[in-house]
Amino acid sequence: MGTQTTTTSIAELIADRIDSMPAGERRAAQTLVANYPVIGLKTVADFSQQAGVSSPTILRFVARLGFQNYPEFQSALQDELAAQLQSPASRTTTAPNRSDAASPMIEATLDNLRETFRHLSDKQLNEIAEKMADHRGHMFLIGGRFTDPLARYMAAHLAIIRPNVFHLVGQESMWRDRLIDMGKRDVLVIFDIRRYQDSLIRFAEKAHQRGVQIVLFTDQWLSPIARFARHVIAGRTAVPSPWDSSAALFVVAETLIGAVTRQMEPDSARRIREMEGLR
Amino acid sequence: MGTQTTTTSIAELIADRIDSMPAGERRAAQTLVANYPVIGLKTVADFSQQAGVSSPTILRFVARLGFQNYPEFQSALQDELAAQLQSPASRTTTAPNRSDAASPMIEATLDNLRETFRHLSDKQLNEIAEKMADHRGHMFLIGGRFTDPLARYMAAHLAIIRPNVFHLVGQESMWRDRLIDMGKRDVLVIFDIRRYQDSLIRFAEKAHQRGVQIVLFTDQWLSPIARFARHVIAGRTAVPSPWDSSAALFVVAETLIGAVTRQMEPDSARRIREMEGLR
DNA sequence: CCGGGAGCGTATCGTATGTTACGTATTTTG
DNA sequence: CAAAATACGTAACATACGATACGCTCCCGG
Repeated sequence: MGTQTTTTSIAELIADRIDSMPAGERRAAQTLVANYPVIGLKTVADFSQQAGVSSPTILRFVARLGFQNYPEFQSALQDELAAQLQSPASRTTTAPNRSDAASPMIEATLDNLRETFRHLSDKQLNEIAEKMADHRGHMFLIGGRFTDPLARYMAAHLAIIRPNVFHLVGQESMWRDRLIDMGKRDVLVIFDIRRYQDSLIRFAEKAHQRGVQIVLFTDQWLSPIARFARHVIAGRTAVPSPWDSSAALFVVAETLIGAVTRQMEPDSARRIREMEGLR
Repeated sequence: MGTQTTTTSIAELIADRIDSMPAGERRAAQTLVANYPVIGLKTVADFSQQAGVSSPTILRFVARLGFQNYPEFQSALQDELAAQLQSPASRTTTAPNRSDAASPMIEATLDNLRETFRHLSDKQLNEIAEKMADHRGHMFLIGGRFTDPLARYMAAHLAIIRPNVFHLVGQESMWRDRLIDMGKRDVLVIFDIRRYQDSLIRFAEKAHQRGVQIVLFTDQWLSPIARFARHVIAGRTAVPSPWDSSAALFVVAETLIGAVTRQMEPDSARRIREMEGLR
């Protein structure tokens, strides 16, 4: 998490030192800021050609910026880029200048939501919804220490519109015994964000071996369970808080609940009415 | 610049073909989409390690996408990135919506979040957080049919940073028996959105009579429990779906979790460390 | 139960890439 | 104006990177 510190960006670093640079290196610097940062991600040869200088000049340039070698310089650029792409700078906010802690939190959450859905194609969502709507097989849901409530939330809704939905609770040994009932037609929905739980990984592996289709809700670093998953949903979790946020995954879950419900019309409507009658 | 990239972005290309991919390459695809595009700019070794597959699998993956070799793939990513960074307007990306419902859903959720927080003063949040941080009394959490997972989620976090946090589960008669332990110093957090549950209302009233401080999470039409509540949080729930959305309440819950944690520093930090030691 | 094929990883290879040494050009300074 | 120091490019070098050949494993069909 600490990576976002006041470590001056490379662009600033260049602005600081560009005056004390010799002519060739200055041209390199100008070329870099003009095509920031893509040109710096290419090879030294490309960079040097674009700047109209020689390769060693490029290397001396990055050395002057304080990097040991060219790959280290590139890694720094990539990290910076990654950080930048993750929080697409919500600058439109009308009057966010309140001096408290709620605003950054909500802003970050909004960014997380946007970013999560940006990486999630409608096609993928529909496919997952389709699989979840297929009630020939059983459907199991489970989550980790903090994410199990999400599994529970999803199960509470899906259990209403389709049969054979089970939320796995209790001890690890309890779920494992349910494995005996799982097979190729079944779907297992797992919520697992870091720190990833060994128990879930073991369980996912065993389920996978039995041919169960796994849908994984995880964070952007991907739980090891992604290895066994048929579908992976990667949500952004970073917020200015000691805890990770599951809000993005929650919203994806709600979206899927809605999609599955719609896909099962008019079956689901009839089922709901029938259920009302049983009260 | 002869190589104007293929008109379709690489992300779309992946979405198209991910289904016809073998397991290993699919993992590569998922990893790339989750960390798009930075991981693709690193070396094959880095990429393969992050995805948990071998280098040749990565190369087969990029070959399947239609690239002759890895550098060509990287160049395409770089070009795409350059184009994207130059025209910040075209950030909306990828989702040319068909009759599909994902986009309206996420848009509505974003609106709900903004509206909810617009009507929620920082002062109010801070007061609630303060009350929740006061661990002289006990803290009880409970929710309705669909919202109880939210209570559970909140309890899972708060129970870590302060003592005496209890999530009320099971049958109505079970909670009622806990009333005997509740008094003026205690806090009861209730989640109740329509259709409001009679059992919760009855419970809230009895708790109120005993002087318990009630914090209510409800929808914009306000559960009858608001009558007994010391603090009321009204979240927007309307979305284009057969179900109501609890996302806004979820985010408020996360915000409060963060605020309470911050307010209890350094106590909470010490408590967490201590807890780690017990594992 | 037994072939056949596809998928994947290990190990090896060739090469593109970053690096460095050195000589020439250019600027600086006494 | 001369001499030295700094800057820069050319060319040779070494390494790390991407590419490929090969064999094992797993899954499917006969």
